[in-house]
Amino acid sequence: MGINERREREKEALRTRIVEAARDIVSAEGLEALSMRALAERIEYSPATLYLYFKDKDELIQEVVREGFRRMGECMCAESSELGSGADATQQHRASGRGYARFALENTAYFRVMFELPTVAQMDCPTHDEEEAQTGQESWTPVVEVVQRAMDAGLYALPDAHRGAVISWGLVHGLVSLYLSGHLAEVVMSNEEFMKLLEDAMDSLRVGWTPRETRQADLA
Amino acid sequence: MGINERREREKEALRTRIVEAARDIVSAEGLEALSMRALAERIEYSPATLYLYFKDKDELIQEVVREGFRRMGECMCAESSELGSGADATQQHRASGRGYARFALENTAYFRVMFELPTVAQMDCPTHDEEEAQTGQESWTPVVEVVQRAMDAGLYALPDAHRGAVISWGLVHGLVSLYLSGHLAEVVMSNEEFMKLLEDAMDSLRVGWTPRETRQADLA
DNA sequence: CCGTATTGTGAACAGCGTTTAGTTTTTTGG
DNA sequence: CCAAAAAACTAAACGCTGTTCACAATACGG
Repeated sequence: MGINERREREKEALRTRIVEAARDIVSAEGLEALSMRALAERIEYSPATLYLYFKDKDELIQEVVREGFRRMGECMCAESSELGSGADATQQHRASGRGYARFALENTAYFRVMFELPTVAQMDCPTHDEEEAQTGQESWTPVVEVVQRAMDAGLYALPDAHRGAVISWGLVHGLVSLYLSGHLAEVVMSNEEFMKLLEDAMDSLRVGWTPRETRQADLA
Repeated sequence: MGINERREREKEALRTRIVEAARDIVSAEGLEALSMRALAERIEYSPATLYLYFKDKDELIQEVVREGFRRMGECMCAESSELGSGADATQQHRASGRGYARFALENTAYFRVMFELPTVAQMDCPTHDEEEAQTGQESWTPVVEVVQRAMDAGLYALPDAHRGAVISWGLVHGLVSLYLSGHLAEVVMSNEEFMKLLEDAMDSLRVGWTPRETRQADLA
């Protein structure tokens, strides 16, 4: 039954064509410009047709977001691989952060969409648990490994690599978000300045923590 | 002319009543539930009336956001003042972060609105530059001062207090944002766990950085 | 070639932000 | 106190939105 397979492929092709058109609209004009009607017109179909391929506008956006995470992962890998093979863990750690920020600065609207809507809705959808989790892990485990290597080399003294990676993520994500939303406008005005700030921030994590026991010493 | 003053006060009163109603809707049902029509019905006026007090839905939301920042500032102060008078700078630093997070966790929808929409639009509105900047500074300078004191005590070795405060803000804000959007669901499941993570994160900044000169040493 | 799926659509529904023309209420001045 | 002017308020409409549903067109297996 090669015919059915072809039909399935064609259906899939149109589906991804829709997602790509949606991505283009978001990238170029922002999320608020992405209406089902505008999207339908761009792909030269009726608005109702979209609902044969996506049950919702939300489902469509979710697909756009998914592709966004894939591309951000690639961006981080690209930044890391620009380093020579002799780069140590700290440099790779910095590179990951730079890649994250670079993606955000080059795809502002895209980045916003990826993090503005809550992810919770995705949890109860079993289809995602396989592919989505895989995509997530693909970008995530390298970061954990880098932190682990840095810890092994004594550069970071964090409780564990997982936690350290989360903290790094939070730091980079927070600064990027604040910068993109304009809240750092009075502190840092250009992308170059921001990247410098980010570098400083990631360096602040180095050898920054000695486990809980020492905390009581603060009181003295 | 005391009469005109009274009229002005009454007008102002309705204006703030509108903002408070909007805040309630956002807090209870989220931003997407805040429609001009629903808001008008809640205050028992016609939708058109809202446009006598606000030129835009955006302007109205901006007002809600402004109040949000004020309340978050209070929340941070409250958390700090729960400390005894003998608390050192590090403890106050932690308290600020806790206050920030506490506000976010207790006012999820509110917090999202405060940071989701870009602030850039506010810049070219001269009316804000006075009051807004003041509100902003009111919450901001204490943080800078705390970081400064911590640096003086040798607890942080950051280039300057301003930068250190921004970095702290980014760290806390990023972790809170990621947690609220569900991206940390697999790492931290409860608010208590999250607060512990946050504490660890803030501690990672302590004595975490020695100025640029030493950076070359990494390469060796 | 015919009946049946599949794929696509036009038109409609309810709700949205916003504007305009008009009504009701309040203040003012003689 | 009453008419005129001003201020406060609103009903109705416009064009937009996401979404649905009855219907048309096309492609398929028998």
